[in-house]
Amino acid sequence: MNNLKDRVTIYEVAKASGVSLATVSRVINKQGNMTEATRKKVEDTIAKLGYKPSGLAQALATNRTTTIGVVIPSANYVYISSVLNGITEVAKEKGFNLSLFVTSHSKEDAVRMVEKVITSHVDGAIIFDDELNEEDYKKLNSYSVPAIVINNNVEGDKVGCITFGYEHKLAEILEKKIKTNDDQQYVFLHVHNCGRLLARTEKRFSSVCEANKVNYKIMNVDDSSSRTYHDFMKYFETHKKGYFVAYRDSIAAAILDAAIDSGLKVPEDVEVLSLIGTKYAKITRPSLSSMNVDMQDVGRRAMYMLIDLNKGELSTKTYRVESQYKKRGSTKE
Amino acid sequence: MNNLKDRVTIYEVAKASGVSLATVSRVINKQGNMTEATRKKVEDTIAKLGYKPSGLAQALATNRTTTIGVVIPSANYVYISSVLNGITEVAKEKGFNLSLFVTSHSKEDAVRMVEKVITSHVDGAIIFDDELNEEDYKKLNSYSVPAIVINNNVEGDKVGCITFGYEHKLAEILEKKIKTNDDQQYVFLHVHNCGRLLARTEKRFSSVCEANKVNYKIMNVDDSSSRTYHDFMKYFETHKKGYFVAYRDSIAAAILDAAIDSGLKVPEDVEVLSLIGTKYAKITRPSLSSMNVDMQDVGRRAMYMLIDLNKGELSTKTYRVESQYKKRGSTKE
DNA sequence: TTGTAAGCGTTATCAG
DNA sequence: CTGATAACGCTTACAA
Repeated sequence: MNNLKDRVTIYEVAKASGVSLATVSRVINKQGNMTEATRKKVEDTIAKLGYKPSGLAQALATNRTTTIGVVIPSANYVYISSVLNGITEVAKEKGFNLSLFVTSHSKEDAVRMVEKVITSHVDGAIIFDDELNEEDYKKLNSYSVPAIVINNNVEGDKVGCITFGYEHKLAEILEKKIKTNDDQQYVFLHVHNCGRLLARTEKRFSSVCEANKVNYKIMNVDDSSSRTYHDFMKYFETHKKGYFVAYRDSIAAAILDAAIDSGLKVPEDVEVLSLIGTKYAKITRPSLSSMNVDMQDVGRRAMYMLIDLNKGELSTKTYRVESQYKKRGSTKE
Repeated sequence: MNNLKDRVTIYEVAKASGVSLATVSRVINKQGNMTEATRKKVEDTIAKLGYKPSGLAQALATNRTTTIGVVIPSANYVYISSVLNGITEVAKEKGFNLSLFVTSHSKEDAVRMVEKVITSHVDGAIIFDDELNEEDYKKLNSYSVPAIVINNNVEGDKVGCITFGYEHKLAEILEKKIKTNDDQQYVFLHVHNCGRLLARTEKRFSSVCEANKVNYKIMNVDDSSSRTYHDFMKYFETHKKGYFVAYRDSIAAAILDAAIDSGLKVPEDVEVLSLIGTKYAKITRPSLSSMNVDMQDVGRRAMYMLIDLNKGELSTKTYRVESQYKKRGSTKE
């Protein structure tokens, strides 16, 4: 792996153009005044030698990496990719590099990734992970790495956050639905180990159902659409109706398709609501009613907040995004 | 942004535990022999002071970053996220960090990102981008950064690649279809600026159609499913059939849905084939026939190849993945 | 087993 | 306008 042996250094550039290190450094940083002649001379030899400054050495000397650490549970979900995409957009615009740390939904990994973020010397971190708790963020802080936490309500000296409001909207939708006196069975699809967002929403679901004394249940499903599809093909052999709340499109779609493929009518018999809607909510028939948060915008905003935080200019450290309900074909209301 | 001022250094650890820098270094690298006593002493003060080695300084001293640079066109497509996910999986397993560089489908950006990869001092790069050409990879090589290129057939001293075979399979499918003598109009959906993969496939599509003298055309569509849906709702007012080849699921789904919402029968009147199938091909009704490559596996394999390449143990530098045709409900054959 | 000191490739502070 | 030279935080021969 010793593949950097023959890197051209600033020293060689200096020698080749007959100036000192310092001068070359000034040229590549476009700072200080110098003769047009020497600048030209240096720039030419830089081009000739194909010199590229070592980001490592620069970072060490300046104590600044212009790198942001991004912690996510996985790259494999559309809503997470959207956040990531928003982050990359602003990062590019503002000239930051990105270091990616994936926790695979495991607490142990998450903690290890936080350690890595610290040793990575990043200028800041954006953390979109459900496993970490306040203590972990504080730790980041104690190593002076400013952070924006997505989907967890924490604030600190150098910690800001962006939270989503799904619960409130869900309660609203449910209550409206319940008021129709439609004799439905309300079902929340529980996915094991899928984080706080889902847990919070589930809790709210239960409390609304209980408060209104309606028939409800929590069902465990696998976090795989094809598995869920098969499970529900079986389920619909004996159950002919239900109002199902699923946490993302592909799970919701699996139920929708299973219902239809079992000869049930959607939304007349079976209704399905997708919690975290993406563009894929629109491609099913009927299309999926869903709750929407513009995740790409969340990513963008996280970056902007982080930059402000670093400058000490972040006045409001908590930003809350309320989800929008998009009623489509999979629900009556 | 000077947020690393008060970082605890190895020097402070050394002083606090009454040993030299070298000893502390040995402890954190678990190398060399030493008294159990001194090791314990050092480890204790490391814990007490909350010392974390600076990855930067380590990298500079060892000339090794244990970081892999990943270049992708965007984080916003499912098939790209899948590759990314495969990469992260192996990276974690093998202890590599990831630096992410997004080119936004622009040649200019792509070149800039390659520069960044070089200055980043990464131990290797995985490049999944359609804009770059052989010359750009050579450049990476000349800076001694080994690379695995996805979706472009290049080989070099320290360059390996993984290529996909869509064209061949598509030709096979088309020819089989054409042999049925079904009087279809064959339509390839051209998306502007969507890279070599699509261009190659389109070319093959045309040549097969021409060779068999069938009625075909290339249509421009927008790389947005809702836009495409609207365009095709209009299109199907005057066109009542067609065999459509779209390059990814959401575009294919848009056409499928537009056909159905226009009262046409799929696959009787309209047939749709999705080139780069993902799990979302299964959620439409009818489900989308698609060509599949396990993108996550491609990501994993790229990492393994890169690791081997670095060790000089990569015997076969080109790996080709043939796509599988999954016939589902959106096509007759 | 442990310490000393010379790098790693930059930046930045001084003088000149 | 330019050149020495001391950091930056760590690794690693080489000595002791």
